[in-house]
Amino acid sequence: MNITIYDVAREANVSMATVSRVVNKNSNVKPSTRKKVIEVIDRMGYRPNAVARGLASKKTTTVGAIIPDISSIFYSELVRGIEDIATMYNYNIILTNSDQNKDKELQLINTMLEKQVDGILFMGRNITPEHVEQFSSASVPVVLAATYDETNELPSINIDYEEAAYEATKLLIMKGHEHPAFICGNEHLQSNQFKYDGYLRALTEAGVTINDDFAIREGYSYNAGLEGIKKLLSLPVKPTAVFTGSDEMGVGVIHGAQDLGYEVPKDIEVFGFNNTRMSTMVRPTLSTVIQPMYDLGAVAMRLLTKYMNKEEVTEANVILPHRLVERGSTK
Amino acid sequence: MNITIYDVAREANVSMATVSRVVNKNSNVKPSTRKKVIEVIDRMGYRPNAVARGLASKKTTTVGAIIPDISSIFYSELVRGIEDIATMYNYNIILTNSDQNKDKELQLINTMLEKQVDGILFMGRNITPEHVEQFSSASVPVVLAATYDETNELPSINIDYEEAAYEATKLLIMKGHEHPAFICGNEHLQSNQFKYDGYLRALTEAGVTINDDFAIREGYSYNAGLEGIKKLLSLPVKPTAVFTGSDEMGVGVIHGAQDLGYEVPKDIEVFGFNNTRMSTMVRPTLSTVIQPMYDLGAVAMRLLTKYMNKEEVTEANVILPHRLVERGSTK
DNA sequence: ATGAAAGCGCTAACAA
DNA sequence: TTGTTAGCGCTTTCAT
Repeated sequence: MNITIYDVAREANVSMATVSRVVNKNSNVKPSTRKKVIEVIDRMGYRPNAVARGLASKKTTTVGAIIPDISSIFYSELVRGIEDIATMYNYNIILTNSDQNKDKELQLINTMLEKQVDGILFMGRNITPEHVEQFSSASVPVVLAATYDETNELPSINIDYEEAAYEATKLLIMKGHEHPAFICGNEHLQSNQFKYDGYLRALTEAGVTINDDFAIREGYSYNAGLEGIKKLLSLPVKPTAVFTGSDEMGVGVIHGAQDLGYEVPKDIEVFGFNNTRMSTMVRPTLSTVIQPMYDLGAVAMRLLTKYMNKEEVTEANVILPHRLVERGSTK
Repeated sequence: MNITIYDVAREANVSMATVSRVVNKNSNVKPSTRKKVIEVIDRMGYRPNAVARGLASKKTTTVGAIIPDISSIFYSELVRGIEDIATMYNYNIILTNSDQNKDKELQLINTMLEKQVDGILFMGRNITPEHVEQFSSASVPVVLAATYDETNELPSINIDYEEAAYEATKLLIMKGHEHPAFICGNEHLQSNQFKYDGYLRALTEAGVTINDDFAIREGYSYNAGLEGIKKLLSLPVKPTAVFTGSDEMGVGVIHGAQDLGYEVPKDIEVFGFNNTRMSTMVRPTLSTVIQPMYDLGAVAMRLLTKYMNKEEVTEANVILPHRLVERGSTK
């Protein structure tokens, strides 16, 4: 049997209420009794039972994080941001992978709620009314990170993907490429759609006639980049620059082009997205859009603490800044 | 106020014990009452409170995972293995980062225990008697993954690092390199020490006189590889092959050599470790030791479930197989 | 400053 | 098959 608060109380000749007070650093305890109680706690090796505490106080100091896939370089960095801030505010994280599966997401939200988390951090492809309904079946605060909310009802942290893609494409155009190509996942992920929108806006603004063959909208991995560029370079009219939706695809494009005997950036310039560590671990190094992944997580967690403490929140939908870095894959 | 088991019982005209039975799929319930109760549960949207359940049953169906750093490609893959098996057995994971800091590790174990986890998965540099003491201050099972236990008391999942390093080095020697070089983190991480031991064994077995300049034993990142190879190639006698302790360092070595005008594998052959996704995302692709990261996590979690269910365990210290893959960075 | 006592929502004997 | 009841270990009024 474990030591309980009751054992400590008996041993210290005080009531359990007093022990509870010293454990919770309540100031209404005479210094001498506090000292005595602490001494007994240390001696007996008393460890408060957080479950009992949670039941009595209705606070568990744990928050649920639902993410698509922790093994992705993007989300693991983001989760690190979440974790660090959570630790800072004394929360623990229950982490679950959804694989972007809606049913799984809905079910995970339910599990989190059963476990009485104090708040939920959600990352996924996009929020539907069903998600919102599931969230509101309990009254815990929810914050979205890097996730699009078509219902526009939930607090969120994002960057402006459309604008970032616009800027990257425009940069390529200004470097003299009349019609950069585009390789990115499809519109099922809202951020991909935003990227495509930004890409199109830059093209349109430059008065270019859109060539649909130049937009490859499927896949998301290194291989998608590898194959995408091969497809593009087998076209009768070949692109001279490619903007990709992720660094991984960007690296794939660089290698795919090199495998075909092209030189980067001489024959073809490449621009990535995210600024993952990988972007500097390739030759030439990859120019890319800096997306502050760690900060996305950290700010989301910070925002969640505000809601959990019922602090006032001035801005519920935060857009974090992005910026472009030019490296070896562009001239 | 939330719906409780009591509300459901009243509404369904049964006792809370009966509701508890249907929720827990106890078979001692007449089908008709079961049906009635389920109907009420659905109608009222009853959601069992896992915290109360945990207090009463002394089981939380959550396990704690302590890892060095979730943003590392190695651990995030491993955690994915843990997560998948945990989900399969209906457990949730509380994830925390220790940054290999011993005090933090000890404190995290304590937090996990306070939260009454049913088991702990620990990953770290190495286990000391203090760790063991902290673990045994409660009676929850612990399993180590990819972690060395000098006390040799805890169940663990590992691969044979010494043997793997031996094989990789030997392969390089057999390819005609008299004295391959070695770049790897230092002995503070036990697996690094094992790698070094294996490297030395292959060298010794081949009757080579050890050249200490050829073993760089610091750092762990891409940059360490980059700088390590530059140092090696500035030596009066230069190595013609390098074995590194991680793929990231291996890729760094490839790029560092290329930056200096050397060709891989013509002038210098490179062998990595881990078989992370990165090893195929470089030109030439990296030959490496396949370490089954996902499996390390999955098997560790599976083993933990056995301990938690008090099933019999035949082998508490599991060594998973490794193997070498040759790719473009070796001839 | 301290204590008594009533829950928190559930499980698990034990009875019936 | 079902119900009664006593906790699980703690927080939190309310008294004192």
